[in-house]
Amino acid sequence: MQLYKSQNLKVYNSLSGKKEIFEPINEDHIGMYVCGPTVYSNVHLGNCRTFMSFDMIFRYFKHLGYKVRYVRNITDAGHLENDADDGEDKIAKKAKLEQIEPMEVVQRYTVDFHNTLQKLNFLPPSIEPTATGHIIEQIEIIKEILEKGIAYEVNGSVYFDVVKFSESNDYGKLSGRKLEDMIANTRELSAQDEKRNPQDFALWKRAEPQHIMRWPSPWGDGFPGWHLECTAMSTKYLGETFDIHGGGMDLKFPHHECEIAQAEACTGKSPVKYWLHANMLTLNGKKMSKSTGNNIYPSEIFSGDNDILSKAYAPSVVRFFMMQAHYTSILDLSDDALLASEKGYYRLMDAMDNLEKVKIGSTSDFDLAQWKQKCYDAMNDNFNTPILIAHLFEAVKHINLIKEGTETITEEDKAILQQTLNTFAYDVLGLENQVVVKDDSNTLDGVMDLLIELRNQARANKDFATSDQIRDKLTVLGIQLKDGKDGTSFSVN
RNA sequence: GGCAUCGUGGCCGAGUGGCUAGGCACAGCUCUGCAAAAGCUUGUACAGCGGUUCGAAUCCGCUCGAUGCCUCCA
Repeated sequence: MQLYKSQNLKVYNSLSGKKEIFEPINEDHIGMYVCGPTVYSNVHLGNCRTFMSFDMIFRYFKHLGYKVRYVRNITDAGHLENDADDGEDKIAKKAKLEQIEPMEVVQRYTVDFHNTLQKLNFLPPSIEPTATGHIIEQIEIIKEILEKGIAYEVNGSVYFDVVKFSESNDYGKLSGRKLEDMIANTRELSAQDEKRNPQDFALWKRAEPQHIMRWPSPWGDGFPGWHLECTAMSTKYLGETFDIHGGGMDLKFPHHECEIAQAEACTGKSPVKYWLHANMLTLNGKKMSKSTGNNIYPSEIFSGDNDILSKAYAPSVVRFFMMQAHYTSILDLSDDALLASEKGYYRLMDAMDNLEKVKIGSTSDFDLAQWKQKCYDAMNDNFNTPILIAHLFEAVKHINLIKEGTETITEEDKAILQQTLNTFAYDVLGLENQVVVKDDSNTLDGVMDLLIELRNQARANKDFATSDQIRDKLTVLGIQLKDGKDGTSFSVN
């Protein structure tokens, strides 16, 4: 039996503003779409947090036994620089700046994106479609919306008619906006705007002569509007209605609102059952942003090469740090917070290592079944990873007590504990045990065994000068000796 | 200006009507030749002011502060 049949998962649906029992449209299949990155620059850590939240969600769905089709797009057509007439997209702008082909820019940053996610131990999505690979599908959708009379063409551009759409649909239901309010609070617009109403948005934009990313269309050469690709690709791969649509909180309006409008204009149906929004990672209390430069890159975290950092952090430490906060909460990045997470992470990993070596007893001092279910309960409550981690630390405490000989565990329970810890820490949270430098471990272990033996001989002879010298010099080298009841072990930091 | 969200002990961060997560730091103790590691113990925190309630960090109102969206951004 699949696990999901015995677990009662609830998710917070942005559309209803409530936690709802999760029931996929089709029994055991889940269709999940997440708005991916715009590949005109390196992804920063804030981008990674959103994708990591959905990676965790994807992992948990899979663990529960669902068959998941996870689609995460690559936005390589670029979004409009302005909604005004200069109509140059971001990728084209960057390309000209660097005197290279737009697709070269796209390629470079797509590779960077993949490399970064791989370091952070992401699972690849089922499909990773590109916007430029789906121009035809986007044009088809525009035709359909035009036929329905909810869009209009002006000088080779096509705009979605929000006011017309609102006559029969609720534009603003996702972000809690009212069209009247939006109209009342309209900002001053550039005079030459082609739109009938400021709330209208582009489905297709005419390409100016200098615009190098362009495709032919029934309305002339141009490029698709920036909300359309997600509608085209989600519909193509997941159908007109699918289970989960995710993305960053900052995409809620207007991007996701417009996606709903486009899909409803075509099909008359609400495209998504559960809208999930991941919250922002902040730096200095402010949202990370490419345009303002308030950001930090994953490579800087891994190398420690940034003024706010006192040291380098392993990718898994970053992952652990992010998983210690709920995905719907804002999380602020700081060196202190990373330092604290790093310690906790290593403590968890140490305990998981130690569990392998622990002695078997005839009874167990803690209720494994109950503990395991608490872990599931945490995840079932809208993917509450911080609570899950709290439970993981409860297990850490027991492992350490067993190791000390204060508590015991049966062989059967030990297996359950190991399997459960592995499941949640590695499979669901996506952590990796990077604490041990295993590459040279044979040599290192041999050398360390020798040093530990020499030190113990010195201690037996009460030659503490020698024994302390061995220990202290190793400490300086980043190797820590740990004297326990069963002898001395070591860890490399 | 409009619409939202948030403000939790030294720091990070859950919770959201009574049962007061967790991590890190700090202190004491146990262990140790001394340490480290590990364990145990201790912290009665919920921006402020009112209100509802037998009872509020949790609900309501106001004030203050911060942030997000309204314009490309995960």
